[in-house]
Amino acid sequence: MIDLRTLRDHPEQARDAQRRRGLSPDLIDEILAADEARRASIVAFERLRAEQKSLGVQVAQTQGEDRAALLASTKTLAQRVKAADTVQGEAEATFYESMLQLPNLASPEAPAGSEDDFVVLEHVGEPRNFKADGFEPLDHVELGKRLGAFDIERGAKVSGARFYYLTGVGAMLELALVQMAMERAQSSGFTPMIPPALVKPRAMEGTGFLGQAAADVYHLADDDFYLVGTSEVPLAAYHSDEILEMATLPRRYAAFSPCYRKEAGSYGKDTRGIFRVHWFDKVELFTYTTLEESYAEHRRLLQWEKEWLELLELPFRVIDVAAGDLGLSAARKFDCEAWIPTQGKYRELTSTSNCTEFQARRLGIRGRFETGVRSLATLNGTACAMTRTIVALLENHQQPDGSVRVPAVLQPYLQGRETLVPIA
RNA sequence: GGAGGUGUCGCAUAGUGGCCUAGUGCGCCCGCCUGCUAAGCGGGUUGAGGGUAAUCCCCUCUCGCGGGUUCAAAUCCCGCCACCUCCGCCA
Repeated sequence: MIDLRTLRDHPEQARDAQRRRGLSPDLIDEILAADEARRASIVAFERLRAEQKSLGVQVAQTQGEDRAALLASTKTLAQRVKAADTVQGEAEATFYESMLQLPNLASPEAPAGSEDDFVVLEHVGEPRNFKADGFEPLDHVELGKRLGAFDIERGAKVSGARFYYLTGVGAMLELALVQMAMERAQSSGFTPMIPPALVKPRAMEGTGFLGQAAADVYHLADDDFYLVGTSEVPLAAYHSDEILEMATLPRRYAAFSPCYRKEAGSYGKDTRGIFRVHWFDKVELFTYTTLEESYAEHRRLLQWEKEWLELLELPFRVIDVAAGDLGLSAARKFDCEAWIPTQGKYRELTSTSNCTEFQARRLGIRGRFETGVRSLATLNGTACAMTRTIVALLENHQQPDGSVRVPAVLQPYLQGRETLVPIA
């Protein structure tokens, strides 16, 4: 949710932000009208309620016939109060509903346009030249098969398309990545967390995943639980309806959790292997801070992610995601895309968003400062998404004999192994 | 899943239909007093929203949440949620 004051005072700015996302600016005017109606209904209700209260005091202090007369007049007043209350409730609901539809104001610095209008900020590392190395790279599916790292056929048998088992060295590789990411996050000041992956509607709504992204979300209708697509959800909701003391900011968390995504609308895309799946595990970084600090924090999260990919010795590029591809809650987003040799493309491995005050407003996350209580800002960033990282590691570090080199930093987490070798 | 109990201001408690604009104690903040500290004295201390451009002022809402009864609800009724105790089940 964005700041109402900003919306009232600078509607043109909000309309522009909508256009930059490729959305209609009409919603802004709809919201402003709903806000007018809401405030009028509040004034009407409060006036009647004050009248009712003072009459009530008189009733309590009066006896006999006078009291009976007062009761009669106050009775009709009660009906008017009730009617005004209903009107107000409806006006608030209409207003809130329209507010919920409005995405965060895209940062003026975010490139305008849709998915393809991103701006490449930099390249780190060079895509490997397999010709020079004298062999054709195998894709991760073939490599995984030879290493016994995962089992896609049985994943499909048991759970369906886009499911898999990590097996043997694949399972160990995930645990190694989790352990390494968590340790690194902790030493960078993030508190390790293992949050619930099933959440109530409030958490999902508050983080902005029930808007345009709702089609991608698994819902347990019997119990009204949602399966989270990222631990950003339980981490953001962690401090919902809380007021955090200024001295305790920023608060940084790193969570390991499974992620569930329907991947609706991606039929036929990335169907091979474990690149795009309905479930994967991820370590996610999350920060609560002030709006003023959020911009610097966003850069810090990006820096953390870049260093992570460098430690894994993966070539990648950093993109500044276009306004139309930000999702509901982000004002700005940077993705790190690793080079995938057999696809000949850079593909998203990490993503970091500054949600400014958008999620915090919806979830009632505030801070107490000298100047009073106000909304905080929330940011999130991928520390390590397991399946995609495994894909990138296998493909980039493969050797002619089908073995895979383990980056030095990861070796201590894999019993010191320097290479992963094909099973017999 | 079943039975019972509890839910009031940061904490502890009072309040069982209207003088509740929720009292008191502790803690905390400001001031006074005071060699220093403590004590003592005085004042303040939930959050949201509206009137307003406003940190002043006024008003409304807020006693776990949502409904209902009533002229009037912290208080009575219903539903839900959380926590505690016990039973069942389970990793």
